[in-house]
Amino acid sequence: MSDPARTPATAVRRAAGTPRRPPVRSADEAYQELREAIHRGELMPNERLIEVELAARLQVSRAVVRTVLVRLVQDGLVVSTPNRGAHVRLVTEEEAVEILQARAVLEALTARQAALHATAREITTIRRVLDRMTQKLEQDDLLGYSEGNADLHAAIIAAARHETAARMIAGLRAQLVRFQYRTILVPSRPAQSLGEHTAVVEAIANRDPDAAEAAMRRHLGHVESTLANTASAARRGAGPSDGTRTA
Amino acid sequence: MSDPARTPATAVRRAAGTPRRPPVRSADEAYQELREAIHRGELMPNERLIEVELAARLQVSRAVVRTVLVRLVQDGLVVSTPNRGAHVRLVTEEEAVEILQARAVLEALTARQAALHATAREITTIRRVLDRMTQKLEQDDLLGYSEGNADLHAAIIAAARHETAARMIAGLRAQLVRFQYRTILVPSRPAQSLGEHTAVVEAIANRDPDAAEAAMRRHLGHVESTLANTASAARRGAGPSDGTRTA
DNA sequence: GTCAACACGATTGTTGATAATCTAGGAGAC
DNA sequence: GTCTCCTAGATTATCAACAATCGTGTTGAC
Repeated sequence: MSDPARTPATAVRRAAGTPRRPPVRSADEAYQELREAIHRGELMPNERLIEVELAARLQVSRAVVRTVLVRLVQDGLVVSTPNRGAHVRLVTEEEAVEILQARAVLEALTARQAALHATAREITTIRRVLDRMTQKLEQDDLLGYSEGNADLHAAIIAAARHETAARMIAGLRAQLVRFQYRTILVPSRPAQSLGEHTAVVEAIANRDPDAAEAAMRRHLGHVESTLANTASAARRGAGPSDGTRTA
Repeated sequence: MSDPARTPATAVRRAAGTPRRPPVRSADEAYQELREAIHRGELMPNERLIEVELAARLQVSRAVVRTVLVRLVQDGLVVSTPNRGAHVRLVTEEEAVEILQARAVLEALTARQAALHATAREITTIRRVLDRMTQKLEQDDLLGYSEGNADLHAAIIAAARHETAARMIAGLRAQLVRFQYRTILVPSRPAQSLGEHTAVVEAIANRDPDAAEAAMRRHLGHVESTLANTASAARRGAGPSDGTRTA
């Protein structure tokens, strides 16, 4: 049944405990990898995704690439036309606004649920994250502030215990990573943003779901209008701004 | 490679514009078919989905089945554990409530957008659907009322011109078809429902986005509490109610 | 009698090859 | 010179076979 002295590919079997990079990538790893490659901008929008190239790049079979592409299509990061292959989806500014609007109502829902269901421990965590954001802002550490921003939203979502909303928000965020660093660069934004976040946290701590929801919607509504402004400004000015990466 | 004498490839003539249906089932058709099979309840929750069986049933290859399953997993209708296969996802009552909550805020967003962007023609259409629902209710035609209900929500979503929200709502609705006919069976529900719908339509016609959003949230909030009540009641009473199909 | 190790059957994951389809480039007619 | 038809290359979609993995039933020891 088994001829062990064949197929040199099997020589690189599982190295279970060793933390070295895996010689052959799994399907799920390939998915993560390609997803992050799109986020990093290594694959430009409207660029064709040729299956054999991706297979060589990710060191997996073409069937795996195909599976990964299906998942990315369902995520909205890739579009696929029959018999003509897949390409990276270009998220227009109008679409970014739509995504942000959808995110706003869903995150407002999580803020409401957090106000209803958060434990005392979770509220403490949320407060701590907010304090850290305040410090970062006083130090003019915009990058640190941005990270704290993401942490705060994540902490609120965790406290909400709303799997459905959490999953959808994650999917939406994945679609507009390219835009997420624009708003923070607007000079007056961070200070305003901190006030909005503080209102959300206070409402959650006070167990006031209506106020928490309203505060979160106000916050993301401001992000939306800021994005719309910078987008229309960027349209008049220079081209696409890929230089606003995080590192 | 090819013999230049006579190539049967010339028999292939392009039928560019004609949308002919292929005699063998394509991947996309198989996806639709399996999806509807789950909705019809032919595949029970927690039932294992064995690839070869599905391949035989849908008359496609196993590779196609695999692609279809990936899409269904991403849709949230199927869960897949590595090396252990896929099975139909069981949507618990708590999850149904979550889904309805998410749908509520998203549909409220579409109601708001519809109030902002709907054309006069679209408002006329929406009004007509509402009138038809009123008639159906006077005739005690609950099934017709339910269909009108779906039509009304669809018309509002179309008028909103919000692709992102529309896509997400469609995904959410697909996950709880099994629950959607429960609420209409509660005696006092339809009359109350009609009033809620009327409020939504009036707000849209009046170009009042805040009122439209609030009315839609009120409506779906009531659906949610009704569902929660019938769910807890059903838990005490009989088992799962699959007999409430649309026929 | 109970528990653990083992082997078998069933099912999934992967690979390579084959057929169907689309895009691009060139030959020929007008 | 330009347009149309056709051929060739490239790419996707599908299929059938192979390898790896998991669950289950059985055997054996204590």
